[in-house]
Amino acid sequence: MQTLPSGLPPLQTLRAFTAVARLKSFTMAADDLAVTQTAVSHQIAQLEDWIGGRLFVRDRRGVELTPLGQGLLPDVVGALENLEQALGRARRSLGSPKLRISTSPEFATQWLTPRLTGFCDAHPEVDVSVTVQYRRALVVNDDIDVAIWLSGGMLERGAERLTADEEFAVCAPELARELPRREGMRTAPLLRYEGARYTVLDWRRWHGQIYGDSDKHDFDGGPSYRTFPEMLDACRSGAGFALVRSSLVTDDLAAGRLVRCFTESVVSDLQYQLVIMPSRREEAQIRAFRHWILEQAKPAA
Amino acid sequence: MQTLPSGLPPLQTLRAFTAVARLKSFTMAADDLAVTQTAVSHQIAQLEDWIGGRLFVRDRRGVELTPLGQGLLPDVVGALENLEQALGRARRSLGSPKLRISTSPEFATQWLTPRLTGFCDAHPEVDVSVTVQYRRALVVNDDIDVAIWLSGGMLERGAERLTADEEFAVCAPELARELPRREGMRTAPLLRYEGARYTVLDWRRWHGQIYGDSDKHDFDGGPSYRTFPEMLDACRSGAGFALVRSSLVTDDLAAGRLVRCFTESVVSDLQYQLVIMPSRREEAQIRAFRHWILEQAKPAA
DNA sequence: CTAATGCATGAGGAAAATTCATGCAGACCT
DNA sequence: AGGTCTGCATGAATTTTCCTCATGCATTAG
Repeated sequence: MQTLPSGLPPLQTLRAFTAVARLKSFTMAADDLAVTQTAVSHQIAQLEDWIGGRLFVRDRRGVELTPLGQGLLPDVVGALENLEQALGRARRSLGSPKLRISTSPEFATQWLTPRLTGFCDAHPEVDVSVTVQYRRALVVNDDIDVAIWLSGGMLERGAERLTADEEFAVCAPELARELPRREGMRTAPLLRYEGARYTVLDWRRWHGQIYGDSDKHDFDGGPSYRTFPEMLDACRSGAGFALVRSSLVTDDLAAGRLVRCFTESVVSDLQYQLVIMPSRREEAQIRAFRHWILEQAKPAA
Repeated sequence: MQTLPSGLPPLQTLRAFTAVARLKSFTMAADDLAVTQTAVSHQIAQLEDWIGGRLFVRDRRGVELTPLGQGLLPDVVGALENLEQALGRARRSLGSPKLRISTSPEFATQWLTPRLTGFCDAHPEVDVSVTVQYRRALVVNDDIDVAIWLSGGMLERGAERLTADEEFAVCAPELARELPRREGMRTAPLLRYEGARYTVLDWRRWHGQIYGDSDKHDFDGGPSYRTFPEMLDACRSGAGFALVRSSLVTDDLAAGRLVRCFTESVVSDLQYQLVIMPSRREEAQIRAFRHWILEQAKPAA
């Protein structure tokens, strides 16, 4: 008969086998492999069942290889080492993969940076760098692999939408308690930042879109900050109201550092988009990043 | 940085790699490995991600190895072949495992044989044979690996109980409908079989244990059969009542071929026990059989 | 005799692999 | 050209596998 259930047993059982043979102990091998003793016991039992005979003699103070195990060990160790060398060589031949990201200050600070550690943990071999630019580089140049920028429609060929933003006003929680009504808007300053023209977070326009009465009010004169993060920092301290897009304050809202002042909001016609250099699209670290960031963006979509 | 997420990628991805390289097609490789094309696609993608570069160029009419893949293939094929040879040698050195079971005719017919196909399917490499004996061999001899016999207490060192039998009376369903009352017992014959003395399925004793009035009735004179299976066959045909132990009729009761005539039953002081030759206890096929049969016996326990 | 060490066992849950359903692109065929 | 077919990719859902937790048993040391 001698039917083979399969050509090879699970790889993990072989690694357990070599570890136990080397350390002469299930418990120490388990420690070496960073699993529990239970797992090693199961794996050795599984390999022994697969082969059809005992590989170790279990007795007091550790374990010893049977003749069967002694015959098997050198070949298994050798084959696994060959595999590791060959695969390691193939991997190293590609060099350390790099991932260079370009984005705006507000997106980097409010969205990307807090989440990026997750990607770095999952892909420690990738050398990640983030470049912050105040104005979008019209062409994704050779120093950049992927770019994330706010734009309307699909400007770049192959760009992918990351967010589905609304625009609304936020303030510090204390300010919301003191000035709960719409009229409060005129008793506390309206914060603004210099990028506002480009990113179209403009109080007058926003108010007009909702109430149609933008002419009646004065929207000028509040403090102005150089960047969105600076403005938001002031806002958190209670300096006034800030007009934001939703994807930039999800963390602040969740943590209670900021609250929405009014229920009114405008669906933004600008969205953050992921732009990948077409020639780099197939590289593994870039495919991984794309997969990761689309996943991250999902709940906000 | 170049931190390695793990020493080796999953073994299946390597087998997929060699299969695709050999057959120059994901679909054919999938067929070769007896999985779906989807699985191969995922596995190759996983290996490519692990390595960090493409191994195949996908285009019209099949796939081709990249230089990276070409460099990797010989080493991987070689290492896997070495592993397979070493493990195959170890396995063959043990010879084709045999499992010789000795038991009684009634247990073989009524319990073991119908279930044994399950074990044979799960362990096609094991050469199973069942030896039926009318009297128990007092010593499990060299031609036998395991024995299953009815006995009281733990007669053999290391014997394990398989059943928790009760003794009760059964008959064909028609007979039960016609003679539903206890008095019916005297209008239809009480079947017996020659082994009854040894296995203690004796009408007089059974009746006495329940009612204490065994002297008042006549329990002799029914038809006698040479073996339990023969008697049970007659019983199924409506020939009369049979006194049985529960584990031997579970299938017949479940299928409705037999029914219990009375609710009265006696807990048997004899149980089927599994006896394993101590010197063979560690052999894989015997451990597998022990595990299997204890599992099978559980619901009846 | 009791405690401590080391492996085994089985159930339960977490993680991984596979499949299902579907999409997309190029090649071949009228 | 347009349709159809072949071949690989993708994402969700499922199945399977693997690991861990809790516990048991045997041996040895104190």
